[in-house]
Amino acid sequence: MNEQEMHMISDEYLVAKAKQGDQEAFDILCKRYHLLVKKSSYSYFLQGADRDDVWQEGMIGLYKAICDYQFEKNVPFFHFARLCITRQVVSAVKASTRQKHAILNSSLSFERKEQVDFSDGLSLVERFHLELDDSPEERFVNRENWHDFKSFLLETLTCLEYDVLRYYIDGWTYEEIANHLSVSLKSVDNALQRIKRKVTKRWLNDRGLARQYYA
DNA sequence: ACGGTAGTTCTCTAAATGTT
DNA sequence: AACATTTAGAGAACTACCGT
Repeated sequence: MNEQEMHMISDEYLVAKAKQGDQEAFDILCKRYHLLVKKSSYSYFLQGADRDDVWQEGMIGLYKAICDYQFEKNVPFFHFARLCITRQVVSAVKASTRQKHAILNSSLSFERKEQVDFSDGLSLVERFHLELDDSPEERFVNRENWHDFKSFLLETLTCLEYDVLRYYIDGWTYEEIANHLSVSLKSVDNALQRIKRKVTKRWLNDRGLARQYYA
């Protein structure tokens, strides 16, 4: 499919195809909504976390929007996606402020100029946009990261773990997940601990730290 | 504001079971 | 046998709520 053909296809049509498992439609939507995700996610900053971590939250929001979009409600997909992306990023920032997640603490908005003291008066977000400004290479790398991570989850997690993760990300409690999946609360607990271990291992591997960490 | 309490979540560990 | 997956217990950490 060439660039021109791609632009002529409606979001709603692509969502329908993506829901049916069409990878190309999914890729096109990712490409089309990349900027929106970037705008939404880069408005926030999680200290101690990569810039990509927040961006990834935004992409999770987009993924949820594709999965949950209901055609019969006649709401344009764009509006629904924007809502899902923003909600996902805000939830992540809120979660990061919990003392329990100390490593991700101290989130602050990039928009507020008074939180930093730059002589040129630019806010953090404006500064970031200047620094990042959407190079094609960066777009490509980010998209690859997202697909890599999604593949990693599908390949590495068991069915139970994958289901638990999906509901956990949606904000369900252990008890709700356990009831919904007809497993014990402890099974949900254990599944989440395994998921965290696997994701941590992957994270360390990606950064070449696994050997030191597990030594 | 502070301390107590209950419920939830996290961490570590050991053991049982299934698969290769 | 080795490894992966799952289950379970115990205790710590955290959050929200309530009474003082």
